[in-house]
Amino acid sequence: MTTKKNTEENKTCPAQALLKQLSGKWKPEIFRLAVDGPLRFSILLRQIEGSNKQTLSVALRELEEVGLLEKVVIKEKPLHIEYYLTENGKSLIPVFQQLENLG
Amino acid sequence: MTTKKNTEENKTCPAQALLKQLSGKWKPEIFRLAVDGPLRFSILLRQIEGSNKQTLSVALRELEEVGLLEKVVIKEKPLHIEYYLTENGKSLIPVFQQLENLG
DNA sequence: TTTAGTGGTCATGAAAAACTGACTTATTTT
DNA sequence: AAAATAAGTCAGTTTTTCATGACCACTAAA
Repeated sequence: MTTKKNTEENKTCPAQALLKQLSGKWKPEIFRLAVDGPLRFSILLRQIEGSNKQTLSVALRELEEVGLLEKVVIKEKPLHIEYYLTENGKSLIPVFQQLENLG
Repeated sequence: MTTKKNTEENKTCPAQALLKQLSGKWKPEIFRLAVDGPLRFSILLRQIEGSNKQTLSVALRELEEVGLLEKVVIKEKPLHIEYYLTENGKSLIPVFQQLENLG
């Protein structure tokens, strides 16, 4: 079963998986903001108007799960959490730049 | 209303729109196949296993609507329809290539 | 000690996307 | 003339995504 599923998924085009990781509400937006520096939940929530806790929470978790973002607990003065682009995530930056040059 | 909607959409990151055009089941797959040459409905249906008429039909129509594919009636011997990549669609090829190099 | 901020989860419901199977119209092959 | 192929459409159902509002644990400030 597991093997079969993997086999079937591998048949699809390589870009499909990548595209899927970034599809979902606010994910491209979140990614782009992450390029500029670490993200914080409550700030994102205010920054992205029209968004909501639940959707952002899920989007951040999923971006983390696919290895594009990393969640870091900052144990300093105002104890909080920051999301960083991983190396893997950074490798997508040129793709994004290309996309933006087309728009 | 229309103005407001546009304004709001323009706020989002430029890549978001492009990404959205290619998000949806089988769309990246269809796009990639279109790079290799014109597509035909019934052939796609056999080629992409797990797909179905309805979903493919909608995907093709939407790819056409956003101007990535063009639908052409071929009035030769076995009268049929072919979908071609538009110039606009071709401009996305390098983005795809980059994506594939990451996988 | 009440209040505010941070970073969420949970249950629920509405809306959008995808799947299924039956049916269609026109052409082509047998 | 009957059967097959091509390219779909349509209605109905299921699945997946999104959105809402209530709630929670912890910290920090007033």
